[in-house]
Amino acid sequence: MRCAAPAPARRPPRSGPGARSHAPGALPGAFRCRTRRASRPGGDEPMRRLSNQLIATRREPPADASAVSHQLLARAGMLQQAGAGLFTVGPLLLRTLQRIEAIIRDEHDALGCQELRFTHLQPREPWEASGRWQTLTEDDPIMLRTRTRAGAELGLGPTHEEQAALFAAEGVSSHRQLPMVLYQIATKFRDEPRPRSGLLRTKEFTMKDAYSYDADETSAAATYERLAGAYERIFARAGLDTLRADADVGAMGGTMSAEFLAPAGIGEDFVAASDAGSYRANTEVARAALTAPPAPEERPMSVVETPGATTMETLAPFVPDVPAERMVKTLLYGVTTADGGHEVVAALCRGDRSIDEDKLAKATGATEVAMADADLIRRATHADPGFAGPVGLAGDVRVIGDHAIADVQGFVCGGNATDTHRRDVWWGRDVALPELADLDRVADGDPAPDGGTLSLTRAIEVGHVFLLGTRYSEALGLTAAGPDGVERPVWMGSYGIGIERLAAAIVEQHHDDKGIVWPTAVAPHTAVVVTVRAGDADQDALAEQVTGQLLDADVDAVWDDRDARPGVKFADAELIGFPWRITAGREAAAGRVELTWRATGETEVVDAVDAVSRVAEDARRHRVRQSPR
RNA sequence: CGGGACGUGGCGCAGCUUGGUGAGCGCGCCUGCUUUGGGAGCAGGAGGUCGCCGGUUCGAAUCCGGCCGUCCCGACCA
Repeated sequence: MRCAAPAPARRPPRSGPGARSHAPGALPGAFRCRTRRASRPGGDEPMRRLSNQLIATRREPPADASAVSHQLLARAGMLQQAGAGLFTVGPLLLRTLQRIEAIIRDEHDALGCQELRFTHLQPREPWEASGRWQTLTEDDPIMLRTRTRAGAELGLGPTHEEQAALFAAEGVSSHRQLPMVLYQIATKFRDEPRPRSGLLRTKEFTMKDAYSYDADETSAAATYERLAGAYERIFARAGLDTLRADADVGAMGGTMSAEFLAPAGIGEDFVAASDAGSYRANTEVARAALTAPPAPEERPMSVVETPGATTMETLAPFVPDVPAERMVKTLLYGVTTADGGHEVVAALCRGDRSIDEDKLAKATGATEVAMADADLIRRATHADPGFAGPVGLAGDVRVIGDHAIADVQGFVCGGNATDTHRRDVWWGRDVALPELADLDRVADGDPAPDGGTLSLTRAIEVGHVFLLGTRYSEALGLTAAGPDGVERPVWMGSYGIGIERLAAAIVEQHHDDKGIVWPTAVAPHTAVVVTVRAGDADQDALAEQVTGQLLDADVDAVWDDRDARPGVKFADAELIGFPWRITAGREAAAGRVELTWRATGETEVVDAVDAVSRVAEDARRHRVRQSPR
């Protein structure tokens, strides 16, 4: 059966930023015509109707969805779990991902970056050359592997620095070809030990990864900044609130790194941000600005009897003239090193501070740190727990202190004998200043380096930029001749954005008790036109007209012509989160519709033409080249 | 990988402690009639190897063992 359709009229060719590159493939008539269908008035495309689409909303989320974003996306039918950390992206969610990708392309292309595509399957050899095969397959086996029938080993790309260096090595020979940025938007595979929170942490995900190439460090730093600037614009355009923060360079190796963190209750990271505005860092690397306590008059070191004083609070009365800033805490840890060995580490910090175990692990090169148990403490300190100090520790204990302890003199510390402490201890005079590192755990209210006060916020990492230096270019032979004719390794940078995670973060930030509230720029459709009562001639005619006008105005609109009760259609529209709802109801015969803004629920009754122009104006502000339509 | 929990029609759950009585409830789905501005009502109907394998038993969704899968909390990342 074929549906009656007006004779196709030629649409004028389109041009400009919103141009459509092709008409969507039409489905076989029998399928498409499941319900009534009309072609676009004056157009040659089938009208987009929800009655022709799979809308699989449900009241309840699947039992194993705990993250709000996972629950809502699943309830909206935009998502289906295929396995642990594996998700099928439904048609509506795919549109959102494509919009995000369009914004990313737009910002990258504006900087002159070039898009390309690396292979997913990568031979072992380049990974060997960069020294990462062992790291990524054994130490932290995040790379999935396979073998060809001939026996060649392949890794399923978790990232592409090696390939990026190799690709450029073939074409780049002179500094005159630089700076240059290549990027791709493609699937990454990571054998995550523990997928989590729906789309926030998966084994397979889409990533935009970019690689920058510069002749020297100065130029590389400038490129890095330009990309970081693009990242801020990308997230802002996508409607996501993010903070740029100093970050850990981590396993990637490099010299500078920043993360883009989207504040959200479910985030796995904490940003320490200063209220003075110029300092922001992931707590993994954040530093509080600690002022050195004034040194007291120099006196010889002495022992104080401190029965039962195993905590700062109980110790204070025994040394009433010494503030906590002038004490040195000694905490003992059992540490497992990368090679599988074990050592005992004494971590020192100021009495008023505490140790960040992540920082300690990093500083000691440990894969695991655990507070020492009582037996271990007795062996290391010859005392009961609570009386450890740097003076007279067992010889096999590695001592490492936070930077701040170097500024403390004439301090109080544990006596390494039960019920005793030492006071008036001076570095250099009574005990050698140990190895120093950043071990300090920052907390809400700490003084910030820029003079403000730090506060901690939970956040989702949606982007990460690294200035890599020459590690990969040296390993893989990527060099460029300088103006002096001498070949030098190219400076590289690496820049990633997790696409699905970004979408999930947007949902985490933009939802209410009814469902998702997509920002216009990334909504699967900008507007839904709802007929209150399918089959009502006035409503159908008006809805069809309005939908057509919206499409003609380059607004991504869809008509909910399903023969369902209005409550169902309203609830679905709110759950899926279309920014605008245009309702053709009681006043349809008079050419008036209700215009509802999803974010606030605000509704006005307006003439249909006014509704169209209002929505078109919002769409125009958020339009991106190459957006899906 | 350590710790905790779960697996019963498409989805959410009860039943299991104390083995046996027609495997049940809500949502969804199908048919018919009525209804039509906030997830309709009535009537009828379809749909389940109770994750898998093995054991105990006259008899197992239920007890025991193993395996698989999934989620949550901890060590990692976009």
